Amino acid sequence: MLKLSKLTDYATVILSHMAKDYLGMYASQEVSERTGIAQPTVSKILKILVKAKILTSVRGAKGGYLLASAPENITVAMVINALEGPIALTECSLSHKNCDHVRDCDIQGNWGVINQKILTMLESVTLADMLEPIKPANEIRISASSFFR
Amino acid sequence: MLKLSKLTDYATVILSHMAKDYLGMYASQEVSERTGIAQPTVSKILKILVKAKILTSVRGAKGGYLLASAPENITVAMVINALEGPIALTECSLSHKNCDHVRDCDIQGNWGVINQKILTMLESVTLADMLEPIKPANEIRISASSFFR
DNA sequence: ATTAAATAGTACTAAACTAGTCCACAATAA
DNA sequence: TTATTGTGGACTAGTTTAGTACTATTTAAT
Repeated sequence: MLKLSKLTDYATVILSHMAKDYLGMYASQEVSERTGIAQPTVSKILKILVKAKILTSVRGAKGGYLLASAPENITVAMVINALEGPIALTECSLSHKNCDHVRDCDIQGNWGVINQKILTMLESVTLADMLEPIKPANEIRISASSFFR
Repeated sequence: MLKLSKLTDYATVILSHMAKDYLGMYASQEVSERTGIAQPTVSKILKILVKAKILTSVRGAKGGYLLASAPENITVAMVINALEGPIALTECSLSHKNCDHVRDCDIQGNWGVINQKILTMLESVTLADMLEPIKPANEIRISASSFFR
């Protein structure tokens, strides 16, 4: 299905909530209430985002989380990378070492090219972009995608 | 990790093998030997590809599998779709119905746009492209991807 | 100092998914 | 008729994911 994990999906929801007032501080409790995502899950995601330096945290009472940089500087690729690790469609895109048993594989390089294109695309979309209402033109292109039922 | 399943990876290896002589017929046994992928696994993948109309099959002795169309007309998107189902990064890209518990989700539409871009890209790469040696220019761009360690 | 509020880190469980295998059945060439 | 090859479905072991729980640490407020 080539899909993102639920946690990554949640992370973008959480971050776009926080990006609305990106200088403000948010407690995990509040984020949970505002997004409808269970508190322990929100907490887990926030911790991961701190470790990835996408958020910074303040401990103690009145503590919370805030964006480590402006929404324009946080890319979708960064978020995916934080929650799922490196973006690599195939093992080969990451390292060319482990192809023991597949003998006539002429195609790893090309997977690498495809992978790189996706990466570039995901790096070009920022949190700020995610907040903007979608363009009508794009909306039309979406519904035109009938190939994948 | 945003990765394809192993089976999808195998499928592209198998198909690119078959694409070298795309009018020829290939028994699963032979494909297994030539690719180094275990026979039952090859067999499973070939069956799936037939169901997706990417291959056609001939039963009985001297039977086998052949490409249902020229390598130029078989896209990477078709192969992924066959093995993993619809390409949809988030649930929302597929259907906007199930977002019950996430209240302030302003971003599904934008996921749809991203998804569509990836889809368009994957639809533009054919089996024929996968067989061609990669361009040196692309090779350089791959190794330049240091962001995702 | 004490308490309450908040994050940090880690471990755990249940459910879902994936890879891989196997077997009984159907079709066809020789 | 027999050997060869695909068809369809079921099954298992292993891995991954989502979600939860618990303890420790930090800090503001009193």
